[in-house]
Amino acid sequence: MRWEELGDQPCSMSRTLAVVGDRWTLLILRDCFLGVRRFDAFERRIGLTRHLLADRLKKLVEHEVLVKVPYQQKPLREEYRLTDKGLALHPVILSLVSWGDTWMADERGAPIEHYHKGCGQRMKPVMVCSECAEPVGPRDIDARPGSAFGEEAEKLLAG
Amino acid sequence: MRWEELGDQPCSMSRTLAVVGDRWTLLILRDCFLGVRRFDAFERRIGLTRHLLADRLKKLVEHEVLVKVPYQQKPLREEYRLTDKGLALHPVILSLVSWGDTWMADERGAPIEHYHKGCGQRMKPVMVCSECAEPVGPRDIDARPGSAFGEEAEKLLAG
DNA sequence: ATAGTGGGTTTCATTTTGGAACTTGTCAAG
DNA sequence: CTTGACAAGTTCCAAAATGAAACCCACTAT
Repeated sequence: MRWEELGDQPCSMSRTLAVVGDRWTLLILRDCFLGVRRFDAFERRIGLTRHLLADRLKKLVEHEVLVKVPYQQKPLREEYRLTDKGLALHPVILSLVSWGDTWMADERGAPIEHYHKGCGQRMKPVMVCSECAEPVGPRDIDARPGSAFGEEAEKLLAG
Repeated sequence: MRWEELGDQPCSMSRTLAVVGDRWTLLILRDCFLGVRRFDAFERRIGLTRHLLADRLKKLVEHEVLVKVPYQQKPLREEYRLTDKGLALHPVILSLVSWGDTWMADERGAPIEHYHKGCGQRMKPVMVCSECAEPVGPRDIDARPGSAFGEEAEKLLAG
């Protein structure tokens, strides 16, 4: 299967990965959430080639995860900002960072510490159920094919 | 920057992506959480080449995200199972799927619906603060360099 | 004896990346 | 008025990763 075909799969994960399933794309998004907005800032911070950076930013704009907003005329300069669709990726970034903090840290601990502005404490993100607010683990979820997907989705669940 | 250098960065996100930041790897993990364990099952379901599947599984085993467990002798056959480190990736998978459900669905809605076994209701995962249990959004978090990282991490936060 | 299954490895053409230099429009300094 | 710098790319080419298909090995079932 090729990269472009991924987005056509009847699977939300494949469709998401068709947009952000790339190491550079996710690093770009991490920086977006830290407030980075300009081409050369991404380049310096992430250390990827201009070539790929231009390509990834273009794709993110096409998928409406980022928007280009002019910040000066003469010469025209534009910066990249997260859209609502992009902001909604926050849990993805947070869960990736959190896993790294726990499982990939060296003896010095986490490189960056996260404090919750609401309560002021150092926090870790926790996944809970939208309905009952209890934490959800791998065994707590029952996955069923969506009603509008017949055998197409059954296949996705058949081991 | 090359793929292997990613894991040496003083950033939890980079380190996580060095392990799972690959479209195939994440699709393999999605299937692991759905109970898939065997080489040929991954191959059929995901549609990637045996070549890459073997490579990605090997890397996941090296990083202790999966373990090989024999399920028969004569001839020896082994299956791949999530370790605790692997199970801890559940929030990552869940948040990717959830984003796809919301932002990449077609007119038929989500391909797979998730029900919380605890309360029986159809649910979405929500990220909350481990300390005060309030939902956390992009603006609710204050990122500070870890105490053991001096200027190395300051750089990561400087726009 | 032949075919099938599970879990790979090898080979080779095609794509994708990485690295570095080049472009365009504009300002500011000498 | 020439030179340099900055921001945001684009172009070119060699090196690395990927995709497709064939091959291999140890068994089992027909």
